[in-house]
Amino acid sequence: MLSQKAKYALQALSYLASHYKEGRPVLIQEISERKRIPLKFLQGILLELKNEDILMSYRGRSGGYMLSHPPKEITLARIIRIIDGPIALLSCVSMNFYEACENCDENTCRINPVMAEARDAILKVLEKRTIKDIIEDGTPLH
Amino acid sequence: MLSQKAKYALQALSYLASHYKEGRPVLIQEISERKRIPLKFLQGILLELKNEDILMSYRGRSGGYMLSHPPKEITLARIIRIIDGPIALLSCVSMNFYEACENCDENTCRINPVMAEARDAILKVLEKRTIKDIIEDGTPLH
DNA sequence: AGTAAAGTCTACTAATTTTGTATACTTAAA
DNA sequence: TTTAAGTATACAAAATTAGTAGACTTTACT
Repeated sequence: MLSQKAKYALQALSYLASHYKEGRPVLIQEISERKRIPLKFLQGILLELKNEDILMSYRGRSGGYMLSHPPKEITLARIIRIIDGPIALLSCVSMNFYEACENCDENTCRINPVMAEARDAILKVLEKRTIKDIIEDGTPLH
Repeated sequence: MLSQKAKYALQALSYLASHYKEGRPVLIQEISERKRIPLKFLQGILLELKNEDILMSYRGRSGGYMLSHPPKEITLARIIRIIDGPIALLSCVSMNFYEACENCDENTCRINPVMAEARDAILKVLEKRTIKDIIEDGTPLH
């Protein structure tokens, strides 16, 4: 399961994407109210996404956040990795957060290849689907 | 990611499956040593699997654990659900542990259908793959 | 019958992660 | 120069995960 934080991130991005074409920043406060995400918590999430170049921010009065790339260029896999880390079920089959198992020989382990298969299956979806696919409201899927 | 507990469970089942044909129970202690799983922790895990009819136990001297069904009849999805709960990324798309999101209208939410797609992809693997597929050693895949 | 070796049950505890909050600081438009 | 925005650092509470302790029950073997 995704963490609450990742869920908030997706909800916030869904909202930001729906305002992407307006070309002006959206207040954290506004997102917080509309999506009912605790303000201070959301601040941290958006900052993290900014540091990973998903969002850009404007400081000072009339500041706020915007997507720093078109929605269709940001995959869900990327977001989930930033917020929650590995997508794979075991770190020994993670593409981006690989860690060897202790007490397990990867050459003979039979769990490993099955989990790699599961990872491929889920990545096929999460690397195809983008923020564009989760824009809120009645926007078409593609 | 799966919990450590779920990983232990799969490793223990992998070992138990490799002894399935012998038709006699395997000691918790033996699994604990071979797979380097803390004994007391493993006891709890195996008990849980027994209560869900994955394993059967014999008490008393020369007791131990055995699979209560042929390895090919136990899916990985079933094991993971017993130990870790939902497989889906969000509970609002979980088949077995459904919970509605707060603050989100499922009829208009655009995150939901994408997560359902991801769930279907991973379940396709985890409901097809069984304990037989993870039997340790050089046993053939099918 | 007694003992030793196995699983079972209940109740903890320690560590880690998650989900936040508080407060002071920086920036920039009005 | 004030005010409304994001930024940074440091906490703190709650929940979950990982693991332990110890008494109890069951059963084979002597």
